[in-house]
Amino acid sequence: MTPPAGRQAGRQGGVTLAMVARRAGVSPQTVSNAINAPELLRPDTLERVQQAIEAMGYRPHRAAQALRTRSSRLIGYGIQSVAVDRSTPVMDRFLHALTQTAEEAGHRILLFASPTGPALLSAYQELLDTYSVDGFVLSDTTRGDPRQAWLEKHGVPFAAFGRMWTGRQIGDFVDIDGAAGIEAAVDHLVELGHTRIGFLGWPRGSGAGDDRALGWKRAVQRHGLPSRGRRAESTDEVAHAAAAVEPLLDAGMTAIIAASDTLAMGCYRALRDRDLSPGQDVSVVGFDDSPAAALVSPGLTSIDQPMTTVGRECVRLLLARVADPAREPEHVVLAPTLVVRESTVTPPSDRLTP
Amino acid sequence: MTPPAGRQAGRQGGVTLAMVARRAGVSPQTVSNAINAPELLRPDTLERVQQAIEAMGYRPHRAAQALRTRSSRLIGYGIQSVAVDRSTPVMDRFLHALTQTAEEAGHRILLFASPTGPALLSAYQELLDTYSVDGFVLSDTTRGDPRQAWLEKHGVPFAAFGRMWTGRQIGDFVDIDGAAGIEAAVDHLVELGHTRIGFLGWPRGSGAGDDRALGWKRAVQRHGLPSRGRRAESTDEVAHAAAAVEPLLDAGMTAIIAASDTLAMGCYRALRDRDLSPGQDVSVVGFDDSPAAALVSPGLTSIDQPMTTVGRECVRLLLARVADPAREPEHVVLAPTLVVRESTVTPPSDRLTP
DNA sequence: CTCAGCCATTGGAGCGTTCAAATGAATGTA
DNA sequence: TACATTCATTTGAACGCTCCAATGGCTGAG
Repeated sequence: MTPPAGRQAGRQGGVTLAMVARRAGVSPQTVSNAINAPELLRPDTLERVQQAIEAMGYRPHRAAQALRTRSSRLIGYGIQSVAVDRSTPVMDRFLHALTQTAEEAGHRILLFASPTGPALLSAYQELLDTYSVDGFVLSDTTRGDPRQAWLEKHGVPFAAFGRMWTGRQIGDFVDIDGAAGIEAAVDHLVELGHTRIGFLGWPRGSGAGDDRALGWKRAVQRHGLPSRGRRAESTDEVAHAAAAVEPLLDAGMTAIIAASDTLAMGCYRALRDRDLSPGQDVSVVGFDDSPAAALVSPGLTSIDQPMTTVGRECVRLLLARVADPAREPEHVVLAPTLVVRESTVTPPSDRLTP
Repeated sequence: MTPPAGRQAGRQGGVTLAMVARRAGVSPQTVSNAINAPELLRPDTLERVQQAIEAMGYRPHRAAQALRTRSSRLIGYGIQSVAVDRSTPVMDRFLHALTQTAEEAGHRILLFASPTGPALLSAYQELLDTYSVDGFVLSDTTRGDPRQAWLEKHGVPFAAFGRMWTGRQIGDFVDIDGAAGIEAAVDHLVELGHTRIGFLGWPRGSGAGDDRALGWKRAVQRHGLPSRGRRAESTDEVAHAAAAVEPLLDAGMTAIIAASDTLAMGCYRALRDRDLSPGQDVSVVGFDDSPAAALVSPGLTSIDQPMTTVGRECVRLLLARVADPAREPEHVVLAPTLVVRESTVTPPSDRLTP
């Protein structure tokens, strides 16, 4: 395994197809075929060409390929301009999976700052025009997000992380079954002996948030537990959450399921303000399994979203569509898993007194 | 402000230089000049060409430009293959700043999975060969990191986030004055009345970690406070940190400064295990100002690294070097800022009893 | 022995841009 | 009037690759 000889790593350098062809004693086109359609070559020719490629450390020049084929093997991904802190803590895992998977398929991720407002779509337009990206991965999709419709209308392949919560589905998407995650949390709490389980969610209107609330409602009803008036709402800030959870605590809930880890931290705060201990006095469950969940004490039981799988699937769906624009849209819904830590225990009343 | 007419957003489409030229009644080269060297054109011609460009929604095709000029206006950034959780929580701000700043300068960020081990450098090589990236931004630099030397040797522009802690500096870098941040934390604690301030750091050997420890030592000595034997070490895990901080608590420290927020969370845990309250009984300071710092209760006083500025500066340094490969290396060291929350208060002994 | 049919390989053109050099018009100078 | 000088613009080629159509050698059928 010696490093390719005759290869200058420097800025200009450039072993071209033609150079390899000369060395292998074939035409440039044959070298091209050796790479893109090896089955066309006679075995011995293929062998000879491959050796020349190896020996010279040849690598096709993407710009030239892109110019000719109009495909850059680039996948565009727009990161939010203003940090929407909602699910940020786990997005790096997503981005990493995107990069990794794309790479394994010979593609790369091109980042751009996804603007807000009217400039949004023109940013996608620009990437198509200038970099001829093969497609896009969307995330942080919102209700009434204009991107899917625009991309479909223009025949641009894309895969979204997040289903459309309104109207018909457009295109391929990967999403997480938030409702199922919350249901699993309710089951876990019921198993521990809880019968008064409250839910602290986001204000109505966000697709994912409403889905999580629905999961809670379904599960408590399935267990024959009270659900009316046991739901609080708060934006994603600790202080607001702490205030919003008050009525639930007043109502004697022994466990709170929050729609995010941030909201769960609000529960922690509210409990401490009442001189109660999270876990010990009232069980708490979060959502996201962000790094903070493992850090706090008591460790926060939380619902882990399989972000790595989500990223991988997004790339898979996207590349499948690039390969076959006419294929049926594919929807992947993944189940999250409950990560149990110290914040969920048997309710005080069930415990044996020492 | 009507949208450009005659422009098909679709996949194939493509207003070319030649089309614009025909419409404006000039040669393609003149259109090229209108964009790249407008001072060469007569004002009236320039005006005419610009109108044609605008009207047709023309955008230069990067692949063609790259083929001709050998510059893709792409900046490579390798994200860690295995998540090094050390500073991950704040890296998204860095990446965002990178993207934003690059974009303002007409460049884009190309992601790749930075491998570990021997394959590391060949990944950089590949990006040069195939995508002809203009340069790289490095992060998570380690002691004896081979990348800087390799890139310099091959004349590839780069800017690193993190100085080299060993041997001579190679190339441009941006870094954070960790020692100064810790010193500010010590000053803050002294001002509150603390005299026994311990330090919980990482094992010796990491450049940034040792720098932070040095800042603590310098500051406590400057204030004439004891420093011997008041330093604990731990890898970046909560459980380890909780164990490592024990001797400091046994020694009667009234405040602990940790080299990371994760370590600080370990302090929280150790304190709670002793039925003590963070802040109330022992003040705690973290480093990073990760999202978790604001979430926990009591809120963790932490040292905020100006990641947005770091990212912006990295791009600035890189592009300056691309423009002038011969310029003197530039080093930017930024001061972090202390974000005071509820975890740092006057020590118990100084407080008036109710 | 000829020729259709097949296979592996080659030649030529062109993707959209910019570089280097050439053109032609307008101006200034002898 | 002739000729050098400047300026604005054009011409032709080339970057590295792949598409498309064409070539020539070989096989087997008539």
